[in-house]
Amino acid sequence: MASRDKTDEQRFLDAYNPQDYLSPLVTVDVAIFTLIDGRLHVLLVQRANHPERGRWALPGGFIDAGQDHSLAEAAARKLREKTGVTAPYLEQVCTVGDHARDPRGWSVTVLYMALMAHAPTAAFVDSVADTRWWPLADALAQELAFDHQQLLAAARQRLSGKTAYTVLPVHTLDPPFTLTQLQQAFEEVLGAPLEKKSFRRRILGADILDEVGEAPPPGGRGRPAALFRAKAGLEDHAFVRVVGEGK
Amino acid sequence: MASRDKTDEQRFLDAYNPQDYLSPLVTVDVAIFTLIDGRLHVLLVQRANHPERGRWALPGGFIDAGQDHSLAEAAARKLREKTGVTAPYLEQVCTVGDHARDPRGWSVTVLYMALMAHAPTAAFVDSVADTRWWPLADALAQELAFDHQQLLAAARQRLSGKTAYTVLPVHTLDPPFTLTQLQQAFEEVLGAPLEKKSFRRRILGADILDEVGEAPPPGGRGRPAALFRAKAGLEDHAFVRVVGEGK
DNA sequence: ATTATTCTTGGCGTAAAGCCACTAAGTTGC
DNA sequence: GCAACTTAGTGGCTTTACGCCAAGAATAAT
Repeated sequence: MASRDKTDEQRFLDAYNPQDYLSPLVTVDVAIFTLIDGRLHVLLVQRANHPERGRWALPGGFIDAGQDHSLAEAAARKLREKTGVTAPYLEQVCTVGDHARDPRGWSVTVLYMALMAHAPTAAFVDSVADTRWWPLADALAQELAFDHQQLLAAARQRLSGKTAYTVLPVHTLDPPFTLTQLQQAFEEVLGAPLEKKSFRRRILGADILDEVGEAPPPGGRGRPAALFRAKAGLEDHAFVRVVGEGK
Repeated sequence: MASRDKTDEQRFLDAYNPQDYLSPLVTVDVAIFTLIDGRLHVLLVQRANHPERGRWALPGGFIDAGQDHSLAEAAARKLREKTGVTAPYLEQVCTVGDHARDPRGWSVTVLYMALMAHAPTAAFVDSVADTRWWPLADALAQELAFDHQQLLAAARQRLSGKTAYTVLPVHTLDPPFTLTQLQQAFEEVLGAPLEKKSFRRRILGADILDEVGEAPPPGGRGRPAALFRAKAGLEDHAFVRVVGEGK
């Protein structure tokens, strides 16, 4: 009976042709954030083809069923193709899909958020004319392709939301870094100043950083600062309380 | 120039046929939770067709491009078709997609989580032979269709995770309800007892419930309990601290 | 009435954040 | 060399919100 059912199922699968059914288009889009001179930037690409030709958009594109084994891999591939970097941090944000967001038909996009440290010397991206790091405010202010404005806003919100109870912004820094640098990264992401003492207590008490020496503060003047490096697995750390709720 | 581009784009779209490209299959699955006699249950359906015939699965299915305007609507439709209820609470959990999860080919599913109050008198579902409310532990223990075991686990985790800093479990109760009932719902979802005083302080201090009278406690004996009803928009409320972290 | 049961509140301890000022250790300018 | 400046780090108190236990209040069963 079980084997009978098996051949049944085999017959069914042999006869099944996905192309007989009209499936929505499926894409992956990635909002890649980084800090440049302390300010939050996002990577956008200018579309060279229809539709929405000429508009800036989040890097992304169709799933390549031959090349990609999974959604996360597809996102990592898009990111790698645009930045030459293998995802330092990559997180799925949400999926939007409807009949109107793409003129080509019912389409679904899976949105990812990525964080990386900006490498000022790397020329991979800044040199390409149609791929640019945009200050976040400028990116959000302009009209992007499709519904990418909303996608970008959703990714941004996930970033600040999660920053309130994790250590997400470490991924925007190149190790080793100082606690002041880390705090400034938090403040830029949250858009609000944080208390120095509270911040340090919180981070150091969580035991998620390794101290790796000390160095003169960035800027040269002042007392030398302790240098830190993220411990493995710190993306899993969640504080029981949210930061930055004081007046 | 702009209009020239416009006709260009029109020509492109006219020539575009989605069926020329092989797109992944796209489905929506919903994990619907409720409390029956105080215990967490999930709604499963038994598959009548290949593949995975006979196995229990989360309710869901292909996007109907003609019928569904958006993903959320598709999820709401699946939910309505199975329960006769319009989503009291519906939240997107995550999206999984790869080449191996469905024998029919590269497939993507968008997972939603829903909460509802169980209506003991409603016969809509309990009567149908192949649709059943399963105690959550039993559902998780058995082998479900496709990767639905993992999907169910992900939805369950989202539920308990978010319960720690929101009031999600209110959606499993029929208003009006008592604070004790609400606390019991929390405890069942979290799988751990909570402190009565802390719980009440927290909930009442948040100003998200309206008191709507009082009634004898469920069970008849004892001091009457205040009855409450959820205020509009309470799904947005987030506490600054997680509950249930004491020893 | 007395007891059992359940809801409700008081009061204190504790964890972790907010706040602000002070100390520490360097660099720059005279 | 020494003051002035700059940045890093700490001390110590306040505030917030949860944990814990136990007392009080209102009702039904006996």
